[in-house]
Amino acid sequence: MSNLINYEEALNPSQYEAVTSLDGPVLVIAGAGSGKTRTLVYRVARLFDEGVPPENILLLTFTRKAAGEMLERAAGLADDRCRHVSGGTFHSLAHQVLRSKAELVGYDRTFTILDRQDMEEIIQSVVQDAQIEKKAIRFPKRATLATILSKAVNLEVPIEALMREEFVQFLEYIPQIGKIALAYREYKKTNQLMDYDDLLISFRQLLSDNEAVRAELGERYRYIMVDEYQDTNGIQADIVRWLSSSRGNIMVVGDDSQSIYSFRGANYRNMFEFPRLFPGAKIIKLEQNYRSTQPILALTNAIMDQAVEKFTKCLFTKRQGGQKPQVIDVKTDPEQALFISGRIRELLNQGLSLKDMAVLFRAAHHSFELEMELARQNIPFVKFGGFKFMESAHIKDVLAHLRIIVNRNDNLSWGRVLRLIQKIGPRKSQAIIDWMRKEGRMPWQIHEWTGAGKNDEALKSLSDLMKGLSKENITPREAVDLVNRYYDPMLKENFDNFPKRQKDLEQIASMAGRYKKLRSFLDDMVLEPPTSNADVTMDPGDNYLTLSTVHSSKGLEWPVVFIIWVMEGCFPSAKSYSSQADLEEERRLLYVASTRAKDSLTLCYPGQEELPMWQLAETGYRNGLSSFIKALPGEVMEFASPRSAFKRTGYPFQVQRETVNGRVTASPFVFSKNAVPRNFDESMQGKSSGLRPGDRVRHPAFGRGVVSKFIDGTKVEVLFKDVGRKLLHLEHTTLEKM
DNA sequence: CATCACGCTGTTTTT
DNA sequence: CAGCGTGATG
Repeated sequence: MSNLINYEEALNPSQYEAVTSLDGPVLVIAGAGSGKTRTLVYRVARLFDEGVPPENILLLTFTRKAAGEMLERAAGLADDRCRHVSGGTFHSLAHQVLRSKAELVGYDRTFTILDRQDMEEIIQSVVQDAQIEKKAIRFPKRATLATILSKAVNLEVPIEALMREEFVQFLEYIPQIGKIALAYREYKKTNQLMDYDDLLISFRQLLSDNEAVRAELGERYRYIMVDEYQDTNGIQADIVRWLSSSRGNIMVVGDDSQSIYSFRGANYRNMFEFPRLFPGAKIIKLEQNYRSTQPILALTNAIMDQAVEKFTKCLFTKRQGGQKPQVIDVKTDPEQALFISGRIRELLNQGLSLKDMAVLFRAAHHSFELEMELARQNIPFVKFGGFKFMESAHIKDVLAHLRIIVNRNDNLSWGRVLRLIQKIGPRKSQAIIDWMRKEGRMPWQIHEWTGAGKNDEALKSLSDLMKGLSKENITPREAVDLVNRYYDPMLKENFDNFPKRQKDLEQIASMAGRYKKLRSFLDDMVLEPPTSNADVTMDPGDNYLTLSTVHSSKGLEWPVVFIIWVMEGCFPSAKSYSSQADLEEERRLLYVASTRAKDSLTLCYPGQEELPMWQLAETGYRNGLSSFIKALPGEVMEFASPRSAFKRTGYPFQVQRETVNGRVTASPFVFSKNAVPRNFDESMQGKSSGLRPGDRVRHPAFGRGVVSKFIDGTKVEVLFKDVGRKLLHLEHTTLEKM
């Protein structure tokens, strides 16, 4: 085999050491932009060069996208066969193994995987069935219950201990929640269901209880690499230990400064436990940064300098020069949207491309106002994070029909499917499900049910659908098409914006076309769903701006990065940020966001918009950058107000609004084909702003105004006194009725 | 029994 | 605003 790669030339000394340390345990502490991915890619290539068959290499990554991209690069570097390296997330590996060995942990191989929504639905039904005494009104919502149960599992602590730590407001319900947890576990067991946590727990149990399985996997995965190790939790760390127990060739790579998943039990201390658990581990630090200019690194280093608990070092770079990062105190959301979109236009005029820019933020809704402004200005963008395509109602509806075929006892899906039918609600659907189970009927016999208020025609056509779907050798594509045809009338009945949703369903059909087996299609839709609308609607050549939550931005980089930073000072209750640990995580989050930037970094601080108006009124306007931004030394960044920033660039935002749109007449709901901001169709559908012409309103940026025209339930035109012109606006989050 | 209007509450990130 | 519970209506 020809060895064409000159490793020493391609890598710096630390990287080279990591790439060539093939045997035994290795811990790589890799700062942001230090060529971590490059190192892993070259290590795969190196192993390959040394004659290790790709199937014997396992690459565990934290996000599903990362693995594929890495293997792609390794293939380009060494050999196409690198694509055969086993790679994926902990969950996907667990799933893959359990599909063939589930009976060893007391499950059937046909188990169904639950996503978060499914989990919450089951919890809700459990709460109802168990006649839990809710006493006061403040019983936790199903989402909170799910969080409590899941976190207790992931942190491996009893529910009571977790609640004393983090959910003090619900302490009085400890007995009830314990009961719910038990019933939930019971329900999953009897219905052959596994949630995300069960996948990990069962996989670990399989490994710990089963010498033969351990041996088999140990033989199969002789070299194991784990990326983003700082984001693993205790269970995942155990899995790593068991997997590598026979050969001991394990490399973990991580950066404690980038640990931002504590909410799901991640513990960056895992990294520093590693040498203890794997005696003789070699420790390698990658500190040279190849991504950002020195002024940007000065900022990121300064952020981490403040951290109370830190283990890694200072990043350095040879990329001198470049501008200082800017901190813009934008005061309000609308002002911020105008500032960022204006800056983007300016950069476009300078010859940059939209692909070179990204806007990052902590929570999906922090970009809403910006998304509307981008849509008005016809700037195409794609958003990563937040809203999940797969979780929209119409998609779950269609998939539910298919899940029944794969698992006839999937009561959750049965319920969803039946409730779609007119005159069938919770009670009747449950009655039908009970009857089916008791009588042992097949899905296509559903029309034989004879209960009160029976809808003959609807049940017959459902039964026909089930008959069609049960056909031997039906392809996933055919199955989706069949369901789509059946579902179409309901889609039109239930959703005003059905044309868009029809397109979504066509996308689902074409995605199904890439699978041979219905079950693997459905599993992937839960475990590896598309990350954003880009994955389903964009052409690879399209040029668009990236919007992303910080969490979804890991491992990516852009020449120009804007950060929307809504700070803890904005929360009046601020319970969540009261603890040192939470503040530390916020710091690491800002660090991750900042280190995505290569050349230009702009931090925007929208002061007050985080608060609903009624809360603003109670608490008053809270301005000021959060404590840890304030504490950064002045020499690492430049402060500016949006007004002065615009003045310097000759782009005052008032004029822009006038010249670009004159009177803003474009509806915020008319989006370019690529830009489909999340939730607008969902949240606006059938709702009304309640505003009528003549109503007085207040807008945070534009002051007081009067509604001049009613457009529809969600859109009104407003005449603002101070601004002196009309503006189209919507929703109570920005318009306060006076 | 299904559906609808109304009122209340309120952190967020993902496999 | 959304999601949820409640009480009224069909």
